[in-house]
Amino acid sequence: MENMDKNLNYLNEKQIEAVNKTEGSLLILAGAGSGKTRVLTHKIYYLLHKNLALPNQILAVTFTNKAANEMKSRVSKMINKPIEGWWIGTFHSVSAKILRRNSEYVNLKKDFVIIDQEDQLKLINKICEAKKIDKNEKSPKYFLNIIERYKNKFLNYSEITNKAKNLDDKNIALVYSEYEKELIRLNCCDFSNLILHCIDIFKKNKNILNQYQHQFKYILVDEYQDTNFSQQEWLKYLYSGHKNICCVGDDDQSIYSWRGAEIKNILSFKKVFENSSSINLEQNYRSTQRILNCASVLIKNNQGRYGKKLWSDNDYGEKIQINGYWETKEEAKEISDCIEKLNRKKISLNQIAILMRVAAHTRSFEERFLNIGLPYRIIGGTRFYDRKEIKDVISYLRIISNLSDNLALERIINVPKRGIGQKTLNTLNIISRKNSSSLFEACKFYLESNESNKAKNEINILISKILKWRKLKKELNHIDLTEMILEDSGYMNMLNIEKEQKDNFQNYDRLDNIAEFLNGLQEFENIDGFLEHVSLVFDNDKFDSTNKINLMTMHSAKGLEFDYVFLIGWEEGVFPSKRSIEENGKSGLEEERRLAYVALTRAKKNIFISYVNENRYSYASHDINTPSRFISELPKEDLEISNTEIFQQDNFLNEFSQIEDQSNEYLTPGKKRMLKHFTNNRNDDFEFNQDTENLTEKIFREGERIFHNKFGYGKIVNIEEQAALVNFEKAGNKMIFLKYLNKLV
DNA sequence: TTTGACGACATTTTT
DNA sequence: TGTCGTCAAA
Repeated sequence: MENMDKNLNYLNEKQIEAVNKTEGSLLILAGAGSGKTRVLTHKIYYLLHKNLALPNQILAVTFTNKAANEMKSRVSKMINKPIEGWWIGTFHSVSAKILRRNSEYVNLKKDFVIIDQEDQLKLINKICEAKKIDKNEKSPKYFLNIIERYKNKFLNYSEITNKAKNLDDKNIALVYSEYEKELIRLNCCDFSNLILHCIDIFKKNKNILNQYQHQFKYILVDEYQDTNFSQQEWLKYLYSGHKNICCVGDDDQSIYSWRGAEIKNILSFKKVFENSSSINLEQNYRSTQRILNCASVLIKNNQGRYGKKLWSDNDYGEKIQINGYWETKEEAKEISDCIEKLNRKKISLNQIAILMRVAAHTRSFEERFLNIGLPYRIIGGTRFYDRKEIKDVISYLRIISNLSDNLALERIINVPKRGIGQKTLNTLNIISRKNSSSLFEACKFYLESNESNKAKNEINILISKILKWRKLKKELNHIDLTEMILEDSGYMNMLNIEKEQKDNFQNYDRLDNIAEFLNGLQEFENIDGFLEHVSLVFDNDKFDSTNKINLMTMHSAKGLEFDYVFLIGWEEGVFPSKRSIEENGKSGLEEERRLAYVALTRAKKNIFISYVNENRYSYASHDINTPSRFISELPKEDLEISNTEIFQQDNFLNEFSQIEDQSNEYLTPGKKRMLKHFTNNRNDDFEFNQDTENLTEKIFREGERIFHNKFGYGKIVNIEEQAALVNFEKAGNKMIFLKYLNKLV
């Protein structure tokens, strides 16, 4: 008890109240940086400490694995024990766990595969083809979006089918129902169905429902504002046993409505869960008062808020900096300079983050950081498991563990190229549909047919190989098996040839990725465990505590905090995103504003906001970007605007036209570069080394130390006519064209 | 029938 | 930057 009290000392009054109230329904409205994770972890600790529950009687759901892991590690520290067999995870991973144990009630086998969006689209694409629905009029993506929307709202296809009146609705209902049937037939499950199937099981089988209701004495939910209607339904079933639930949320941080999140869930909390009360956490421990003030002033422009008032005891802090740049290269350069300055002041790179609206915008920063050798990490972004070569390997593993996995087979049937093209694939699909069998079975039927051609022979070889690997699965360990599949299928060979042919950067890291993949396999006992992990877990950021700058989207920054935060790309159209406003009007804009609120409140000490004149999306466009309206919504007295002439839009436009007719001799370096960018289309890198710029030819010597934009520093081993063999410090030996090498000053 | 090359094209956010 | 469709060659 002493220990507990000591722990509670670190909490404020409201937080203690929130921790102590364990029975009934509690909604905690927790503003940014008000210590909600702290409350949740203390609550778990409190429940255990007071012997109110055993570890497996607490269900804690979050939205990201990051949040779940954070919670686990904090609790584990408090109780001084590792966490095993606990029910702390994302909605999806907890659902998957329940579903694996009871899949037969929804006609899935135990080893069902969880598919991602790419597979979903492929499936819908095939359905459109089979049902002769014109894909040019309405794309598969369109259908998927609508289907997802229905699923998030807990509407199944039979309800849709009955209501469908016009042709469009009927098509949607048809695709939806075919899609669901196909998933079952292929023994697959998409993300939403993890939730929906669970509810289905609860409905169909009272025993199972009772068992879970009995087990989960206390339910804790993080980021409640991000739940959708189906997830709330899921919670209701599990809650109805002991009726103890505690949800933490912040309506101002709801940024996932495009994924079906309903802020309404917060508003209806009192109606849905009995005996409820609510607590507001409004003291912010994270940011300076100035940052809080900016964030509050900004978010006030939204209507329909609960209207919390965040306050803080922290210092008032430095002014927020607003910087305008001419092009993304300049932005990256200036920011990296600024980061180096901070770094010289002994600020750890881990405490610095660059947040962007669009994941792809990391590019200019990556280039720059590689250039000057600043270490960085990308959180989120293109996930490792989303890479083409990784998905290929996974598909090989999927088909051998589940022969009815058509999507996996279709992916690899002609990778590497075996001469089994579109035409043959169509024939196979027709056979499969006619016999209502899997694609794999269809291949066998095809082999029995009278046709004789090259494709048939190749299919024969592939089929027997798959069967062979399947047998070996029992004998070999999973890593050896994967290695042998990669060799035997010719996949490795394909990558090697590719590498030799295109000896440039395009495919330089495919092989590395495969190696990393094999390495990652070691953490798992078998392939099935690994496949589960791959589909559910989103972890680019392993225990990487080394000192690096953090790059990520504003969305993935939620829940994180940094001393210094750079917010880039604050341009109208980029942020707030043009599409978001076009598609959802005012509510779209308000969600963008909430995103800005989230971004601002990530910072502890200071914020640097920047915007760029150059159009980020196209290289040739002369479009002029204007600074984001969100900048003008911030309180002027808290800002330090470095480039006022650009900031005032009238001047901004005038200056630009002067540049275009090239009559102005007052050119700043930034403008010069921009002009150059427009007038000369050589994509040589003119930025790195001004001295070599005028030389028609760069002269290199063997043994010379050089720099390459992608691979970094290296030494020239051997020079040929136009290219050189370079030994890079990080990337090893590469053949590089001389024109891509940069001399060091 | 398959494959590679070429040009046009559009580019949010994620479990 | 990378993907998609089209076209001609193998």
